[in-house]
Amino acid sequence: MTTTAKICPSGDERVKLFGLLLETNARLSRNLGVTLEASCALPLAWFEVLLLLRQSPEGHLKMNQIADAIVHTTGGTTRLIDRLEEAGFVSRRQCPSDRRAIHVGISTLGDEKLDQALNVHLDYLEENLAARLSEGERLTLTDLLTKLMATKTS
Amino acid sequence: MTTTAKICPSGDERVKLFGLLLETNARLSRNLGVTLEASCALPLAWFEVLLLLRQSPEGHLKMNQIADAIVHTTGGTTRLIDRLEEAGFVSRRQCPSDRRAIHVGISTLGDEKLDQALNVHLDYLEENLAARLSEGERLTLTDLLTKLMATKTS
DNA sequence: AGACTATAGTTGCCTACTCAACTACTTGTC
DNA sequence: GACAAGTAGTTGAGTAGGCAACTATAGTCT
Repeated sequence: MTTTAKICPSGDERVKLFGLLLETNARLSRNLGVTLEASCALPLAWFEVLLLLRQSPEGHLKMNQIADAIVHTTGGTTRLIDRLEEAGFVSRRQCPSDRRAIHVGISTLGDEKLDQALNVHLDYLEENLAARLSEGERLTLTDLLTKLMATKTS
Repeated sequence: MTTTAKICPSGDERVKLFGLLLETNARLSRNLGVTLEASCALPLAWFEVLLLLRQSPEGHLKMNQIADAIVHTTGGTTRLIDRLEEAGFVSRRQCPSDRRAIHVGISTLGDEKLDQALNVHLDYLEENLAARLSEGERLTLTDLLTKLMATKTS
């Protein structure tokens, strides 16, 4: 009762898991993106950058750190930061110790925007994450994803 | 020793989990995309569609089903299928019961390409998924993600 | 010091997407 | 059976991001 050999791999448990991972993420980001856009006029990518900057211990990051964290190329990141800077949410400053590098810091305006967006985001998470996964499950998920990311080669 | 109030939400466990989810996925897709592109000259989006078509019970799907599954707009999907069709991997046919609808089916060429890509994908999964997560962990992860996607509102 | 390699960031060109407006068909209502 | 409302897919215009080539600075080796 085997369907032809080539059918098998597409039904593989790991293939399915991977597909699920892709889909989950696509839906979550799309949804959050739409929500943020609608309520704060803030593109998801902007939100990611602002959040990242706030979380950074020194309050600023270099272009390549941002690029890596949001998984964009440095070229794409340059343009993204251009737009954020033009909107007044971040600012570029020369890095004192390396003249090639640039420090991107969040501005007061960006800070306010982020607060606003975080409120929306928290509501969103409450509705879409906390409502579906218990705290234990969330911890497990965090753990599993962390393992998946190990070595960042993934 | 609280830093100002506004710092808190950005450190929220759920915010972090969400960020991790975004990042994990971005890295995984980017990596697989590069791998597939390099070894099969097959863009990730094309792979997704081909896989989807093979997994579909009737061997074909309507445009809007594809759009939904890969989380694109119907506009974007039209163009994506245009390219796949031009490459000879899929074909459009009139749906007999609804003259607005179109059935997209995989071609022989597409089938072969998919086999080739699946080999690469399986190696990739072996290296990046199976090596990091035990079977039990993979099952748990599948379970959690499924819960997250429940109702598809997520 | 001088030369070679590596790294940080920007830019031009291109592709793939979104959004909104459109056409064509279907379904429901009277 | 005709008209309104909804649904499937396509198209034009706009945008964000990738790639590869470039500039400028840093580090390394002799």
